[in-house]
Amino acid sequence: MDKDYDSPKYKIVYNIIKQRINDGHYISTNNQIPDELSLCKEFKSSRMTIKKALDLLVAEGLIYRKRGLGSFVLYKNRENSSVLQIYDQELAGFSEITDNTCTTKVLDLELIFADETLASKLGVSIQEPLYKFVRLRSIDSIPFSIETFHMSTRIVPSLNIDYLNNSFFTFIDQNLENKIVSSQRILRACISTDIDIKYLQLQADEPVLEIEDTIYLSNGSVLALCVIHYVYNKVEFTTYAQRK
Amino acid sequence: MDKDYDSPKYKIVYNIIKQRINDGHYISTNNQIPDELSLCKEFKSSRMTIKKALDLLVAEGLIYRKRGLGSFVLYKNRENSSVLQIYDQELAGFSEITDNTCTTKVLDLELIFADETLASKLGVSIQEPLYKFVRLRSIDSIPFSIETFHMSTRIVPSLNIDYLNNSFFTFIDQNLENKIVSSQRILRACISTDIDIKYLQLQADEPVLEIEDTIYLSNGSVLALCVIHYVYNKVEFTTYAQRK
DNA sequence: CAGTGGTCTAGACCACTCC
DNA sequence: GAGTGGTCTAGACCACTGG
Repeated sequence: MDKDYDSPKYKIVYNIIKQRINDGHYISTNNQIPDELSLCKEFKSSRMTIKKALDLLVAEGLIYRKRGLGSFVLYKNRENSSVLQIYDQELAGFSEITDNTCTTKVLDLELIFADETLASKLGVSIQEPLYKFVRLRSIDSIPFSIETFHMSTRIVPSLNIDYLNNSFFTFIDQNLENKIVSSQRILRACISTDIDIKYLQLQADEPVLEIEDTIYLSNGSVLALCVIHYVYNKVEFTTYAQRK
Repeated sequence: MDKDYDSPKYKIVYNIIKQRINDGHYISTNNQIPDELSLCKEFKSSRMTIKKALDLLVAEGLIYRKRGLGSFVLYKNRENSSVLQIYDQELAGFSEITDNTCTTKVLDLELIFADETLASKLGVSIQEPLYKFVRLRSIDSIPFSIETFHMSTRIVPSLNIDYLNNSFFTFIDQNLENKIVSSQRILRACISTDIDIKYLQLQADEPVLEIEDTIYLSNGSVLALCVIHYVYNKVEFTTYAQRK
């Protein structure tokens, strides 16, 4: 079993400073964060540790740093809160990204044989048995997305429909040796399928945002392939990139 | 002026190992990469440096590492090469992400006053003068995307239309004190506008993939806001996320 | 147990910015 | 020149994996 020893010092420092940023703590200093040596003293740690903490904030786009000058908070605009935000960096399942009432309805659960495409994407053999299941997710009773999963039966020998009614990811995380560690996502805009139109209550000309999610476990294998169709005007996907 | 001293040792090691991965160098060892101490010897460097190099590969999703076991290449499927791939981590302009013949046509260049929304997104005052320009981009003469830029006139006091016909980003990088360092992107699926339909030669029910790009400079200010509408079936946006 | 990666230290030298 | 962040070292201890 992997243990959850998730509090190395640099993460603690990272979380504290992140909290301070969110609290507006550095507005009074013109958005400038204390220099590394000061932070070393405050947190009784070496420069490398402080730097590792701040590097996480840089990667998130919360701060930027400039040699010879200092480190500064980058306050960005968060608008449009009528639309659900999906963040690139969050692997969280659906239920964790909204406070509202979220319901899940399983539309389909069946067994199929892997065709060539699925076998390749899942890293299994052609003809290997797979679960296929489809879930309709709603917020405040308004349909929001349709998720189609494909997963080898080797991962979970017997899949109960009850597990699918709540957070599938929580179920996986609690019941598998290997944990979910990463996810590769491909985003596209798509014309709605008949199923989308029916269950997401769309007009014919209304598109969906498709996210094809390949979910990896800590042993490097693929847990599942998950294709999600979101109602186009109910969701935004946010990401942040830096020059390397 | 920022200097381009872009070859710290960890980046050199990163590039070499990345090349080896792409060359299939580690297939013969069951996808396993040599352990850190071996790499330290090979590259005559400390463990921290090697680790920093490998951490870049982890962040890209090219390898995964497991304590007690080792580091392993994660070979992923790249399919569908008929569709242009946009990678999350690349800040590159359009012309750098395809080998094909790419042309640019400036559809519009005008001066406008910043309204409240634009002022907020660009971090400028309301009523500040802005450039607005629109470019149609094509690959092999087939329309591909429409880009709409908004940028303060303070950034570039006089903007020549000639700069817009080629790589705008190259122009900026070569002529500004501050360089482009990062970009925040919001992705959505959208119903096509009349302009999209006209210039991208779409049918009425064909959507676009919208990317709203806020481009940051090394001094933390916003260079420009760039909204791109891509033909829905000609582009995919790929990203990789890890649990922290 | 030996081998692996994860974290951390206490320094060092360097490049850049501003005065 | 003083202050900042960027890189790098040579070690150290720890947690996890597999035999």
